[in-house]
Amino acid sequence: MNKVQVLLVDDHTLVRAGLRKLLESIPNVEVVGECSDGLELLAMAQTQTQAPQLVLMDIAMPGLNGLETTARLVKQWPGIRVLILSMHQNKEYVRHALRHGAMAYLLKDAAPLELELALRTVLAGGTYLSPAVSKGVLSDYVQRLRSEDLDADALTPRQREVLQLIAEGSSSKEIARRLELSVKTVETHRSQLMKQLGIHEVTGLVRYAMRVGLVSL
Amino acid sequence: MNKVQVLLVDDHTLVRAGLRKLLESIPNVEVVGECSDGLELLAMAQTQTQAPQLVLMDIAMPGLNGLETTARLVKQWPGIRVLILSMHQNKEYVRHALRHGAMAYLLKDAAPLELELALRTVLAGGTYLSPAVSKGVLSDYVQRLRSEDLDADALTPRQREVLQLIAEGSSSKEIARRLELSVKTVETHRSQLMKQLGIHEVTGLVRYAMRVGLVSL
DNA sequence: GCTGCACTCAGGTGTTTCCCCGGCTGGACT
DNA sequence: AGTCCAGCCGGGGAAACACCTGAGTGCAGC
Repeated sequence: MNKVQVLLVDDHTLVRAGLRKLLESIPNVEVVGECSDGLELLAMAQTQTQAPQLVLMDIAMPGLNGLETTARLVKQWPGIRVLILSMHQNKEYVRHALRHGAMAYLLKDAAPLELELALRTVLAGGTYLSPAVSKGVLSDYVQRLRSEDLDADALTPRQREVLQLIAEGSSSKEIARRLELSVKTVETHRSQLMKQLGIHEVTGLVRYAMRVGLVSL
Repeated sequence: MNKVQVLLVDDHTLVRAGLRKLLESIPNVEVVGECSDGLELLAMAQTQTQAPQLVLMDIAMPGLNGLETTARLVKQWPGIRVLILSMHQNKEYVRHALRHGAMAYLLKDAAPLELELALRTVLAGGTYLSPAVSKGVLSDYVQRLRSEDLDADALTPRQREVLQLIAEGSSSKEIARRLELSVKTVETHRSQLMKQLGIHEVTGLVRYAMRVGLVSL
């Protein structure tokens, strides 16, 4: 029965010690090493032959922070799972972490049981976000949907139709062909849209169309 | 002690009856009426003087479906909370429901306890999504973040810089001024970007920039 | 019947993109 | 020393766009 090998990265010795205790209290988990910052971890990664399955990493660290470290680490050890530990619910942090290959984002004030849950989820190939974090993501999503058609129905059906095609990348000529209209008509709608919305570049139209949900990423 | 007044909208009599039983088993909840479709509900809304606090509404209904009904209902009774009941996890449905003013989206195969939880959440002013649904939303979000910078770092720093300004709505001339470059240089970067990314309209560039997180909504 | 509005179309003008061609630098890697 | 590539700049031309004025249709509401 193989234990899960975990590496601990945090700049505070006491915190590391505490986390180690916590991890070791979970069955089938073995802490195989500790690092006090990102550079130390990367240096170790170069010499070490066998990678741990999982790295538990703090974000705030002197030298190389947890996010950058994660990005570099997953390039060296592609199979590795990184679990980010952070004090902040800051969405930007979460984004960066996920984009750079982290599989979990855990808040430091999470319940101890959450650590085990996150660990198991990640090992099973999943992604874990602390409830407070995912709640933020969700409410963001919901909120954006809500703020939408307040102004979205300021547009006429035809305008929405044209706007959508514009945002999807069609030229006026193409739109005219698809809607069986004169190019001039399409241009009129275009101008009308810009005037009404107070937006004077196509790019702005695209962003607007996305906000109101006319087109998706 | 006032009870929470709930209105039930579903086209299947038996389902309505079942839901009524379920709701009535929750303390402080009172079912004050039933409708078998959206039109009936809206008609009732016109005559009725006092609105219930909460409407539990099926999506699939003959005549006017639950989503359309919700949209119209919240216009008539602005303060009302609508809890959508649906068989589908379809993201589009969820979007529509939320955008049209629903405060909860509950799957029909949810646990009975979830109904009560959703109800309380909504009454407290919150939004409730069935776990399966919110999980979908979340994984979508995460997935999108992940797919990002795989190709995002295919661009040079200068290209990212120019792309960002383009996506934010600047013309080549403006970009040239802000980066202290010749207009021609900016145009070169522009073309280069389009060629490399295989995107041939500004709108596509904007969407791309959003996907990779260069600009936000 | 009149008004308002969405929708349609046109002519014209100046600006901006898009795409082709070319050349020149400096740093990095081999 | 040679090569690659990011970055810089220019000319020129076809297409698309932005902004303007003006105008005709049809439908809904007062």
